[in-house]
This record gives sequence, C-alpha cells and structure tokens, in this order.
Amino acid sequence: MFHIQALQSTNLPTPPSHQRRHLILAVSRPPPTSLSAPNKNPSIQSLCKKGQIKEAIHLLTHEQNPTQHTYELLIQSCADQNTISDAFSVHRSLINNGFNQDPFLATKLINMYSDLNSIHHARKVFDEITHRTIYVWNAIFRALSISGHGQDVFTLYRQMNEIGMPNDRFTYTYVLKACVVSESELSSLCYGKQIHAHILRHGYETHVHIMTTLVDMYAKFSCVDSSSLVFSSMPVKNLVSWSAMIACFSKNGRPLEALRLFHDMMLENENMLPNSVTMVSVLQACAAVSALEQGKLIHGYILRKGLDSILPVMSALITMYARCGELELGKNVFYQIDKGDVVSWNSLISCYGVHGLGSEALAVFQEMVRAGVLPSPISFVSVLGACSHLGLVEEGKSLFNSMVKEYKIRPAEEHYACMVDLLGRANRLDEAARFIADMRDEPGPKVWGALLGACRIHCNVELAERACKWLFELEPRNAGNYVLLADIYAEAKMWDEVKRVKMLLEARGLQKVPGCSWIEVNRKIYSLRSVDELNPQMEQIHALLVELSREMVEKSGYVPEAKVVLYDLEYEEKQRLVLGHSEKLAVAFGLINCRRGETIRISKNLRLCEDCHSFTKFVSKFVGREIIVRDVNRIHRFRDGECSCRDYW
DNA sequence: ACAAATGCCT
Repeated sequence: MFHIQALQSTNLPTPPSHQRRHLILAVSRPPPTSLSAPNKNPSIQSLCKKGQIKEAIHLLTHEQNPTQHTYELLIQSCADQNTISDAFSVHRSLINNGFNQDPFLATKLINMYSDLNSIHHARKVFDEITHRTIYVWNAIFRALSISGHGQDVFTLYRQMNEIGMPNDRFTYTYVLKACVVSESELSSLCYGKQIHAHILRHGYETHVHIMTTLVDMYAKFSCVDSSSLVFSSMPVKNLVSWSAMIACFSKNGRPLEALRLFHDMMLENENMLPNSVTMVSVLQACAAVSALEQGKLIHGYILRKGLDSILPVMSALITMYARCGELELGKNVFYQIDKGDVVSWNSLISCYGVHGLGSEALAVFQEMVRAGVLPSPISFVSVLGACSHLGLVEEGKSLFNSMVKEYKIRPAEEHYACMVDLLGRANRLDEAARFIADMRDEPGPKVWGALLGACRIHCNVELAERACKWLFELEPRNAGNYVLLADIYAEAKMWDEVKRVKMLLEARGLQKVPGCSWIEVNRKIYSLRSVDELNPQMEQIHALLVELSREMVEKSGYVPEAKVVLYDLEYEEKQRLVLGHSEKLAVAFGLINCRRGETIRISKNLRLCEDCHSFTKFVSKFVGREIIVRDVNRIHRFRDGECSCRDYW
C-alpha cells in the first residue's frame, strides 16, 4: 500500500512537486474495490449524518481503509456544512488514498466546491481528472453556470463535442443556463439559439425539462415571442413549464398575457394546481396592471391553499397591494408574517417608497436593523431612493458610507446611480458629475442614465449631452435615452437639436416604447394605447376628453401644457397629441365605465407626463372622484384637485 | 449508484 503523508498546504489539495511522483504511482493504482461493507465505518457515517464533520474527519485520519462510500458521505457533509477548510482536508485524504482519479468522487467534489462557491477548486478537479465521464462534464457545466462563467462553458462544450463525447439531456439544461448568466449578452443569445438547434437535431423537442429551460432562456433575453413559440410547441407541459411562461410575460411588460395564460392553465388542466412560484408571478402581473380585485382573489386562493406561510408569496403580496395603491393592505400582510426575512422587509420599505413616504421608509429600514436583519444591497437601493425623494443628501451619503464600511457591501452600479440621482435631484449636478469622475468602478449606463434624468429635471443641456455621449455608446439601442435628450432640447426650445436626435433615433431603427395604460373594471382588465383602434369605445373616449378639456379650461382654469410633445408643431396639433396619451384615455374610459363613487385605478408603463398629471388633478376635482395612477415609479392619488405626490415625482 | 427546469425585494 502506498502511504503519502498528509499535505500541509491549507488551501490547495495539490501536493508539492517533490511528492508528485508518488501521486502518479497512486494514480496508476486501481481504486480500491469496496469489498468492505459500508458499515465497516459506521461512526464516520453517523457523524456525517449528524453534521459533525470535524469529528468525522478526525476519525478519518485513523481509518485504515476508507472506501469510496466513506468519501461520498464526507463530501456531501462538507457541502452541507459549508466549511471549505474541512472540504480541503477530505479532498487531501481522498488523494492520499488513491481516489483522485475516481470519476464518481470527482463529480461529487466538483458539486461540493460549486456549493461552497469555489469555482476555482471545482475547475481544478475537472482539469486534473483524465477519465471524464458524462457526469464529470455535466458537473463542471453546472458549476461554471452557477458561478456565472458562461464563456468557459461554451469553450468546454465545444471541446466536448470535438472529442466526440456525446451530450445527454442534462448537458443541454446546463449549457442553456450558461447562456443566461454569460458575461457578454449578445453573443450568448446566439449561443442559445445554436444550442436550441442542437437540441432539436438530437430529438429532444418533446423533453419537458429541456424545453422549459429554453422557454426561460429566451425569457431572460426578453425574446418573449421565442419563449412563446417554444412553449406552444411543447406536447407535454407541466406546472413548471406553465409557470416559466407566465413569469416570462410578467417580467417582460406583458402582464395581461401573463394573467390570460394563468387562466388558460386553470381551465385546461383541472388537476394542475398552481404552487407558490406560480402565484408569485401572477401577483407580479396583478401589480403591473394595478388589478386590485384580481389580486384580492389570488390572495384568497393563497389563504385557502395555505401558501401564506411562504415568504416569497407574502413579499409579492405586499408589493402587489402597494403598487395597487393600497398601502394599508400591504402593511397588514407584512404584520401577519411571523418572522420576516430581508426580502419581506425590503418589500415594506419599497411599499412606503412607491407612496412617496420617504421618512417612513427610512424608519422601517432602522427598525429592520434593530430587529437584527442584515440589510441587503437592495435594502440600500430602496433606502437611498427614499433619501433622494426627500432631498436628504447628507443622510444618503452617510448611508452609502455605512453600506461600504459597516456592512461590507461593495457598491453595485445601482448604488452609484442612486447617489447620482440623490445629488442630481437636489440640483447639485456638478457634485454628481464629480462623484462619477471619482468612482472606483467604470460608470455604466445606469449611472449616466441617472445623471441624464437629473439633467431633465433641471434642464441642463450641457451635462445632458455629456451623459448621452456615453449612453449612446453604452446602450445604443435604448430609445429612452434619445427621448430624454430630445425632451431636454425641447424644453430649451432647441428645435434643430430635437430634430437631429429624432433623426438619429430613426436612423438606428429605434422606436420609443409605446405608452400603455391599464385599468380594471368589474374584475376585467383593459389596456389602452394612443394608437388603439381596437377599443370600441374609442370615439366616446375622445369625445369625452375634448369636452372635459374644454370645460376645464373655461370653468376651472386648466392650462394644457403642450411642451411635453417633442415636435415643433402648431399648438393645436400638440394639444391633440397630448390628449391622446394613454393615461388620459384610461381616465376617460374609467369615467365612462366605473360605477359612480368607485375609485378609478390606473397603471401605466412609463413615467406620468406633466400634462397628464395636471389634467388628472383637474378631473378629480371637476367630476369629484378619486383617481389613483401608478406610473413606473410611484403612486399618484388624485383627490379634489390635489395629488398625493405634491407635484414632486 | 452520481446530476436538471419556474418565483419574492432594486
């Protein structure tokens, strides 16, 4: 028997060079056959099961003949206990006992290191094993995908095909995952499409797992129609497939289709009961369209099925109520939670955030810290947003510092963007620009976008141009940036520049995202767009708007603000275009169709424009109704000619 | 004998 003394190195299982010769000898020895029954070392086994990994390792050092099964248990235990130093001890011992070329254990080791977030060591195991079974290949694909090393997966996948190693059904799911997490977005979608072709060529087009992963892959690239095509082509769909497709619609700005699909699922499959994951996506769709009645029905279902003990469901409920304008209902859900996690706390913080209650959001953040819940990066995004809304520059700066110093959270681009927004909104644009210049990381599109947004508020043409120089480079296909710049030029009456930006937009084949508003009437949800010919009431809606507008100008002093339209058009023409904004259509639709006295609840996919804001204020007084509009950021509650945002949004 | 798909808070 070969005896190799235990290695001293603490972080690497690789032996020093003078021992390699022994190792090679060890390698050439066939792995010990497990003639010995597994219960030969019952104590290691039982210690592993109890999670006492340190004690198990101690016994291992005295064990004369550890078997493959012993190591399997030890490796699993290390992964469960999350102790990497113990993992190294086990790995070293395994090498010393001649198991380092055992593919079964290599698979286990790769998975273990992956679970311990140590992709480097997982890769080392893979590189050093010479006999790579399909399990070993799949394990490294899984590990690389989870750790975000998509490019490495593609490289290895190509190697695997070159040496003629056949893929199996597991390979495809991992490689598709790699596309989603990969570093460079565009090339990954190309890869995804290629893998899709491989999958069809190998006859997996009916495989539920693989097809569902494909649906999700396209969803993550916002290729909603591709997801939908794959989904429709599936001869067999299970709950996960349906949930993936519903989530795809919810996450990609098509909430109505998410809700429709959910209802189709329930109708077509009597025995397919939605689970908590399905419910979360459906709640997100309700939130997106402010479908309060639908949301309440779902809430009832959740209670009946006992899904109200599941934190993600509760967090989604809180958000749904808040985004529908029902702060109190959202709070109630939060206080029904037994023991919340950081996500449910974040939900409550953002609950106050969308209602523009910055001080309350800050207070909840402090309460969360006092309750001993560690704030997450997202907690800071929310709370910095609150500071920005309140104009609390110093408070925001100190929170940012404590995030880095106290909580050791490395600022992500979102956090930098929050700071730029904070400074920019407070009309400290120069300081914001200096903050960007002093950043430790390369400023990305979110940061420049925040600066551009602030420039719009304060009409700073020069700085806006500087931000756009970067933005047009970093995300040339984001139409929103062009529109914002054109808005700023229009505000400054620089019509030639407005035209120039418009032409640039067209030359690049881009269109601004069309405005869309949603409204729920009698538990049915309607969407309205300015170019909508489908709504049978469109003529009635237009007539009402013209009449309202005229009467409010005469009787209550409403002044239409046509400046929000980019083009250098005649005033009358601008008026006509502005009256066609989707939220005004929705207001009129609500006035026509909602019961008297009922609150009109509208949601919109973009930011509320100034004229619509002013118009809705006047309408609320003129017709004596409460109107709640949620735009991308926040709630506007219009009552008696006033808005809850106090004209600051 | 080993391995897979959907979701909460920005």
